[in-house]
Amino acid sequence: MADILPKGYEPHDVEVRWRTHWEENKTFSPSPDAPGESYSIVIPPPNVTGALHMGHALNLTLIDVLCRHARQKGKNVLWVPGTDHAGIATQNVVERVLAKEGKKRTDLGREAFVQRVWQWREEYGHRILKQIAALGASVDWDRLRFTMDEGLSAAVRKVFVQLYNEGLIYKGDYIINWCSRCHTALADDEVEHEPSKGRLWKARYELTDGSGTIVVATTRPETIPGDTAVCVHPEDARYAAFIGKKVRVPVIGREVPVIADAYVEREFGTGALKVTPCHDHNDWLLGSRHKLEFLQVIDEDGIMKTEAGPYAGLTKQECREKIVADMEVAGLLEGVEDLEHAVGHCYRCHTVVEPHVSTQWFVATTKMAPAARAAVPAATQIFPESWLKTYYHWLDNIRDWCISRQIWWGHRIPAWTCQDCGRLIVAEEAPDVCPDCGSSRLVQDEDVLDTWFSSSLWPFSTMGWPDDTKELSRWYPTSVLVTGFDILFFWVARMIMMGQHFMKEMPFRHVYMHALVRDASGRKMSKSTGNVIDPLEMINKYGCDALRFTLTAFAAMGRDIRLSEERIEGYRHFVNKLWNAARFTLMNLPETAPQAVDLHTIQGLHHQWILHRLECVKAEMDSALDDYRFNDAAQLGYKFLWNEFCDWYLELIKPDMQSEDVARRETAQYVLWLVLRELVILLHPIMPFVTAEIWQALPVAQGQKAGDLALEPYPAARPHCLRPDEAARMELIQGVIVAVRTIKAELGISPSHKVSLLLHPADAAQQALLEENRGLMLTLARLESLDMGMNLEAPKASASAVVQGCQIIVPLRGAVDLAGELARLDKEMQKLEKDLTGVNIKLSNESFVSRAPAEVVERERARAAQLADAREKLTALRARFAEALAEE
RNA sequence: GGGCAGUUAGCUCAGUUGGUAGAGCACCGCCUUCACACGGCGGGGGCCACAGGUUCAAGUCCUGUACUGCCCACCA
Repeated sequence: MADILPKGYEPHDVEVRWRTHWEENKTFSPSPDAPGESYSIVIPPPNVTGALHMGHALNLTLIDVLCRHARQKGKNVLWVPGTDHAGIATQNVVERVLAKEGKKRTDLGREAFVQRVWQWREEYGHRILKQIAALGASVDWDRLRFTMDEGLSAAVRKVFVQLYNEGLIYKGDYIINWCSRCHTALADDEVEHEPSKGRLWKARYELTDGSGTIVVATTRPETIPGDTAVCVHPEDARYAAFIGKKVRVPVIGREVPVIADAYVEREFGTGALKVTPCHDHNDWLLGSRHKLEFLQVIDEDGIMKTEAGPYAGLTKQECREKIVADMEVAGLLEGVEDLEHAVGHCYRCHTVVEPHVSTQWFVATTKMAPAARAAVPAATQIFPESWLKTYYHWLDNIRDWCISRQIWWGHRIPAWTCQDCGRLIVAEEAPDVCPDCGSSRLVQDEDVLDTWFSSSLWPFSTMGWPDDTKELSRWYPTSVLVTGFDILFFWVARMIMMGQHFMKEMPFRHVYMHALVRDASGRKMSKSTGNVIDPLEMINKYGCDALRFTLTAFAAMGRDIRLSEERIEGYRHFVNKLWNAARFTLMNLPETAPQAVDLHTIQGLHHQWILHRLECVKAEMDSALDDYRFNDAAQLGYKFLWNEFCDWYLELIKPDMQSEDVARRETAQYVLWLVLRELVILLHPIMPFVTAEIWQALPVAQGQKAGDLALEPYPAARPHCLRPDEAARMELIQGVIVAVRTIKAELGISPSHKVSLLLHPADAAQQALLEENRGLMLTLARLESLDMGMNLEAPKASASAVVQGCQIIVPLRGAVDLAGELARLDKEMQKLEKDLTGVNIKLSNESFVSRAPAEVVERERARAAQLADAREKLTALRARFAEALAEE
């Protein structure tokens, strides 16, 4: 007998051992020269500052399932790991650390601060990597990358310079989103709009010619000093006479024109709009369209500038209060009402974002969008498809991408300005002198690039671009990008643009967008709400495989995941079930692998059945993973292991294992060994640790050593094992067993109490089948005796059932509740009657019989016949039983 | 305002081309059966949100309604 595993699966030691084994053996570091079709995935790089959360856990699990499966299929698999420097997020974290020391970043100065961030990264950057490893991710640690490492930084500079030279990067004064807390510009999609309660003030703008007033509605009175026009709809009769005239800005007194633009919504507010081009995105457009004056009155710290006249020096909030009060005194305030409207917040620190005009760098994504649009789904497919529309919509409405950030942590923009002649130099390396005037007084641009700029190069920069590396030719483009839909725009769309532009090829063939992980009541998990389920804690409590299986089983396409701890606990039971199935197997196998049996000629319905089922599951699981139907794959494994292999097969072979007949025992041992082996391979991508451990314990041929399951190929198909007819016959045996069990349970007979069973088969063929498999029924139904025949003399006082036309008769002896059996039969017959009526209605429907496919009609006819037969037999059995009752 | 999902057993969710409604957990019985009580066996529980339509046949396809959630958006 082989080594016996511990009774309960204890994940921790097993996980540590295998993780170490895989790392030390570089099992997942592929050679570009190795054979096999290329398969590659780049990790969505987590923030260096980050800690692993459930979103990562889901993402990494799914990618790992794909990678391990691809390896099994003989592909040459590269999974590139790495982290993102996460500009604003990381800078904020380190600033908070400094704040605890009572310092600000400006106290340190730029260089010292950046040093400090690097130092911080040295200390804490490993945490997230360890956590990725803890999840069992089969990444190639030799190819670990960081968005700010030397190679990637060089790639960033090269891309920047080339795009600049091609006119796809430009610098200019535009209105952007400004976070006064982070003190930087933000891209459009870094602003989160949230409904907030605000107020709508109505201010009077008097016409300079005294011919009247226009009342204007605003939510931001503090911008009044920056007004350079009032705008109405060109067809609005109320204001037609005012167009072209001038009005006086309240309190300020400055004269501004009344202009007309169809953009104005006549129904909203008063139908008149004040235009502040420097402090509102729409007004910026209006200002450009109508060539208005651009007057900036709020600075980047949220303080009113000198241009704000009497309000200079006040904060935005102070200015708002004062200007409202002043208008009231001046009688220029018409009213105030409450208003619910969307206000933009910084996605990193949640401060209200201020539209702000400043000099920034932009990528002309408006020019790159059409190609990115056209390539999907032609060159790259998105799963689930429903995201396609969203992708198109975003590209169709895209604006140029503001890439400069006024922070210190990140890739510094490779642009220098000559202090003497003003020449702007954009170059990959710092120039020594100005090419125009020869001056060496060159000053580099203070800004750094948006984090997503370097992320957008990730699929090729991690593989060594711009160098012509083996990795690039072997593994670019990548096979699939797996990520949450929340970064479709931030990341996926931009990677597509950059990949197309620089590699002339899409960066991935497929995009699989998975759901967001939410808590049990559907809320987004977040630290502040305190509803976070920590993956590492779950791994500690239930084991990594249980967590991974849970996430895989939940990952149905296009749906959010509501995770609860109970569910993980539930799947821990599944892991344990597998473990114990393996223990049973080991207890019943010899030291070395059992002698092979010819599966073409193998006898024994139960063997034929389980081999048949195994073939089905192999094929189905394979195609489920090919289609990214992760939940189906998990479900298939679950059901096969538990409901077929454990519940039936292991029970069915117990008598074989006790048998004196050596051939019979050895056949069972071989099939058992083979099915468990392959099942363990199938489950390995989802549950790598427990399966690797079991694999290693399974006996192998004399003189051989158990290998590493991670290197084991997917089991080849065995078409000759597909035996649908035998599998169907198995259902009769199972039906008989279940019927006896049900009778026992419902009549209060102890399951372990052995009863006699009489079978009255439907025909001779059935009788032969039953006779052949009497052993199976004897054990699983726990029978004392089993008699069968067409002319059996059954005692009247018997419980009965009908399965596939076979009458099942269990003579009742002793203190059995006879009335209970009558009730049970009645219930059974009621159900039969209901089904039969349903089928008959269908069959008596002329158009069904004539229009439905013949095979469907045939199936219904057969079913009707069977139901009628069962009813007839049960009626007779019930009548006999009633007689017995009466005789009592 | 536009777009996209979801609405199936008490709870969380499956349900691949339309063809007899499923799982896990929870619940109710019975069981110390020699792999597993993280277990076994059996059972109860559903007008598949609502209203129409297509079809011999609809949880599944179409239209509309309601509610929930998400994304996008330049109504101040």
